[in-house]
Amino acid sequence: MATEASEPEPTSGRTGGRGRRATITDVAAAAGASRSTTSRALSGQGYVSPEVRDRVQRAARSLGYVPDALARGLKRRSSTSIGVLVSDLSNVFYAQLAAGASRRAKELGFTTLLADTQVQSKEELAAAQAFLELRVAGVVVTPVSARISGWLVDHEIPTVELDRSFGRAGVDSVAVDNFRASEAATAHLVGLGHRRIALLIDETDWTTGRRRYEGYRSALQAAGLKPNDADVVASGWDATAASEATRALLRRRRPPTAIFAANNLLAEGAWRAVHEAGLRVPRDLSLIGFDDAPWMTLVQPAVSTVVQNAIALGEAAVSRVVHRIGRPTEPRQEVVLGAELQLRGSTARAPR
Amino acid sequence: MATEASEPEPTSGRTGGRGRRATITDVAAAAGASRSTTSRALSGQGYVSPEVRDRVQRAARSLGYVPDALARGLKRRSSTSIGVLVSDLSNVFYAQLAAGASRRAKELGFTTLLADTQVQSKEELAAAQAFLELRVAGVVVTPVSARISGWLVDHEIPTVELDRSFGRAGVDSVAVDNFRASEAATAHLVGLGHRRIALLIDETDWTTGRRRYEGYRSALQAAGLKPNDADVVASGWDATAASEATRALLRRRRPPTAIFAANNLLAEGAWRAVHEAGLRVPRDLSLIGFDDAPWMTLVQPAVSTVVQNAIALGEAAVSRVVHRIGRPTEPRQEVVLGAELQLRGSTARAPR
DNA sequence: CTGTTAGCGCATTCAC
DNA sequence: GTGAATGCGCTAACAG
Repeated sequence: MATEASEPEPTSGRTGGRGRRATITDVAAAAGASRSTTSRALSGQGYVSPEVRDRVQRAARSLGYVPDALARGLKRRSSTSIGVLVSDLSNVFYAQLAAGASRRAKELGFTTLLADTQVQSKEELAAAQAFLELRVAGVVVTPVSARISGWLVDHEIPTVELDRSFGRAGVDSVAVDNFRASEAATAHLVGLGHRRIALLIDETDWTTGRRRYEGYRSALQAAGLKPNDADVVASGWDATAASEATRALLRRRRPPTAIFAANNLLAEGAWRAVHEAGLRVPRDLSLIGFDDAPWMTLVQPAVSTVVQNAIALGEAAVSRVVHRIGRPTEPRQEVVLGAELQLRGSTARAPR
Repeated sequence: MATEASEPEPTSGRTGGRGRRATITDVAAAAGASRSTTSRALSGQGYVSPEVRDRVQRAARSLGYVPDALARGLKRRSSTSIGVLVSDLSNVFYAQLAAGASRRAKELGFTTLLADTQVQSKEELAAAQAFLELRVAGVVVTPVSARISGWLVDHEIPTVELDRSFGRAGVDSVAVDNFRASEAATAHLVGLGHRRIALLIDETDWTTGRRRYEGYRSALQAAGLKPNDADVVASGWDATAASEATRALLRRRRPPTAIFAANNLLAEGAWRAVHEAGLRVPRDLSLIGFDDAPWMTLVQPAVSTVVQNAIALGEAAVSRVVHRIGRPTEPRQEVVLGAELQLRGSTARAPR
């Protein structure tokens, strides 16, 4: 009975005798101390003699005591969990964001609540509400609705927008410089002599999509070319739709000589369509993507793309939101990470 | 003042006046009702007159009241969140599991707590502990340590093992039939005349890895071939290591004519090495994988593989754990989903 | 149908 | 150094 296991012994129904979990009161009784002393001994906050501390800890261990974070949070009026709202876990990019966020949260001593909003603003709001009810310490969100972050901030939840940013006051953001990255990708194509460059993009109205669109236009204009909106196809976050759009592009009388697919799913769709059409990349058509994904270096030729470090983005967002906690009035801060144009084999000089 | 906004008004410091959030007491006061009546009106549990209900709801809305799930859980001694522990969110397969789990949890009215254990048993235990402290209603885990599920069950947390199963009493499991799937993949290769078939696998000692290994052996034996453990390479969950292992395989005096890579990362590593070596698939070498991933249908030829529906697996796991809640004594149940051998172009008759 | 009372598990004054 | 008392926000008896 004197031995100390390194974990709560699992054998008997010790966790409170069928159904009831051990509470701090049980521990106190077992250790022959008061609840408050026990609390101090366990949390390390406040004075307690070494012997008592020892007795208490042993008792806790042998009872399989696990503190109740809900009760603690209720009492302390503080929380140690962070809500992370991502658009689509099935997409590598978002999965990596979540992985980075989760990792950093753990490093900082927080637990991650994750929700996949399936790119639906309704789901997004529902998840945010659930987080708020759970009294998370902060939220990281890749917003699909413009209103979500404001809603959170109005409820005094420290919030950071990740990947997309609607720029509301009080809401920090973490993203790459989409304008410049997009501009660089387009400029690369222009430099290779391409004149008809199609842009495949999810949408062109808000934040990230908007900036990539503007970067594209800027690069064209800088080269004295006239941007033509007929070359811009907004096909959402869907590889299948992107394939369809690409096929339509290729059927044109004067098809583009290069395609810039502004996210990984669109690049995937474009790649499939281009191959089905029997075109050779980059001889017949140049392709450049956005985001990195395993397949981009597995196919032949490898796909040139704008690489953003999704893990680092997720980490930065959590760091930022944790920094924000308790500093509600600090001015909005935009964290901009680098994105790198990674040239591989899928771009070449324009034909003819 | 009579209008009802469809959301809590964001404009003023209504959420409790700088710092203090509105509580049910505030709502009660504003509505001129008692706390219990207010509680009933808000939760829909118990009797309350329509007019009072209305008044309360209006008051709640205008105060931006959001119930505190922690306090409610404390009182009700129940929780509405589910913990999901996955090995590696960066891996499509696990990301899909998480996506499916998250989706189903939401459908069933639960919030998902997600943790990425980074395939480390230490992280896994820490995350499980955090979940327990948060008093989750149940846990879904892709266990890396054999002890984790037992630990959870000993703490009376309904638990289901996903993808891997250590088969402990009281722990349900959800997975595909790895033995049969692996056997089928290997048999396919054997049927094509291959005699030297290498198995690239994470490990061969436990559960999933073990069964895939056994399925492989079984198929060889059924064909009268003698399994040779020199053809079995355990290289963990790491594409780079798999590449290295594949290179070593190919350098042999009598290299294999086919490789069965028993998970998506290993298949990726093998593919890279095979291509670097200048080999043509499937003419020089047949390759078959496990798990599906976007790249497998993007490369040329597409990679034949055992497809498991990861989303469905995640969904099933959550359904199962929810079913378990409140039924601690029900016998252990194994849920086995189908896995399908998807033949694409990466396998062909053995050379010579 | 509504209000009063009590207590979930914990941390924190404040005496002793 | 330790313990008794109090209350976080909420819901569930139980009376009225």
